[in-house]
Amino acid sequence: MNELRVAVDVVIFRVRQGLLQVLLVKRGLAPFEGRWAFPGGFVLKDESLDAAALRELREETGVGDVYLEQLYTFGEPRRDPRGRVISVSYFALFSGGEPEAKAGSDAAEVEWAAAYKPPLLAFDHRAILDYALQRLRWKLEWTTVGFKLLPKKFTLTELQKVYEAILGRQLDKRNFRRKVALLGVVEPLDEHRQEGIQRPARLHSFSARKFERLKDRGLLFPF
Amino acid sequence: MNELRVAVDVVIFRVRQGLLQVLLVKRGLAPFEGRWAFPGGFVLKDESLDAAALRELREETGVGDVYLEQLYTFGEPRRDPRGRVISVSYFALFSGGEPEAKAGSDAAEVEWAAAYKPPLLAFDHRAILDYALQRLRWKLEWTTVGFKLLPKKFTLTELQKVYEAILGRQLDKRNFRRKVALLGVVEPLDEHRQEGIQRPARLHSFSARKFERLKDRGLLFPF
DNA sequence: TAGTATAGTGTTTATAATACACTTTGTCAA
DNA sequence: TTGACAAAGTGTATTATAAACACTATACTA
Repeated sequence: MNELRVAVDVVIFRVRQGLLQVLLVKRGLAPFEGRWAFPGGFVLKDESLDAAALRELREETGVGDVYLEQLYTFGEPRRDPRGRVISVSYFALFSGGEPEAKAGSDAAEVEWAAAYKPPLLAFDHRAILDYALQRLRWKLEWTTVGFKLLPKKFTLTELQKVYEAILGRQLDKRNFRRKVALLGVVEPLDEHRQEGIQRPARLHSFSARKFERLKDRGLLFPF
Repeated sequence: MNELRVAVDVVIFRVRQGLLQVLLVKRGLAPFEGRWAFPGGFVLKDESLDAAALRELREETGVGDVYLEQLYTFGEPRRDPRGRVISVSYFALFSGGEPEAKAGSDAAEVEWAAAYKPPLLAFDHRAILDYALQRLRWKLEWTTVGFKLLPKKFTLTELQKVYEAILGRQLDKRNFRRKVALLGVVEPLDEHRQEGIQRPARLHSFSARKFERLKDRGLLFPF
């Protein structure tokens, strides 16, 4: 066994019922047995960091097909009681497509927890969560990652709820819709969806075509 | 020797004569002997990543007292021909204070190169440089890191030259000064400095006091 | 066919960004 | 001493973007 090991930890978010959630796994082994932690594990010898993150996410939770990007590398000498472990953390977004996350191969307990009110976490995972939340808020306002938290077809109200859940404040419906339209990255479809007893909402899809131009001049999504 | 090692590499920038420069070290050993690379080296057993970055910077270049932040972790299995080496890269800014960077303890050749026209680099260091440049441009526009590239006392023209060197375009003097003043983070001093034969320029200093308020609402430095 | 609950839509005002040119001032040389 | 030099320093008008704000439309249900 090496004296210095490298692990990956994945912070994956979704929005459900207007609430921002994060996926946690209950630890079955010491240290921190019984506490919640992010899905993760050691990097294999011939595996890239991205591949390791994706593999761990699949193995422990059954979640695939997500947006994934590297977050930060946590390397304090005593962050893991078992010895020197450097953790490359990842940031992921679950599109809310149908396949629900569930216990993976090692049958650990898996749960979507309220990201802004998480339970007590193992290791330095609370610091990792805070950093991921910061990154999420930032990316939401300045890029189009918001769409990664929705299925291919969505209503504008659903999109607005994603923004509100993450930013933690209400947005004005008219201003929101005007800016989305101005950005030119959503296309209205000829389909509608009925949620309650009231008027059905038009479905939309994301189209990055026009966005390419915009990326040059900085980025944008100023809500 | 472990099969998996962790290194740090530091990309440190400065601005001289209106030119953005990056610090490079000429490799004295294989692999990539004779090529230029960033200062860096392996992380010690009981050392945090930040500490390792700072130590390597000092050892190889004599540069201390810099702004330092983690950039990205590069971990492709074959990025280093010697075996599996994961590199945690760092991003640093040199304030242009007087102590010139020079060869450090191991007497390697050290040089400030044009950041936008670097020589051929070792390993995947060109990719790291591109990423660091992106981060630098972004931070310059949205935070106050620009001031980290200047000594405590500076003229507004010097500050503007820092922005122009990094953004790669000319800025309007009046608009630039208005925005700096509006941000409220520079204080005019009762000192002047003469550069050529013409009217001397007033010196200014950076004051983060008022900036604290601003950080809440996002950040800002929109030039 | 009246009630319900969300969908959907414009205008006005305030703030921020951009474009643009002349006067000031300390030195140096004639 | 004074005129040339070269960068320092300063203001306004226009355009674009952001924010505040309230009513009508519609599909279903009872």
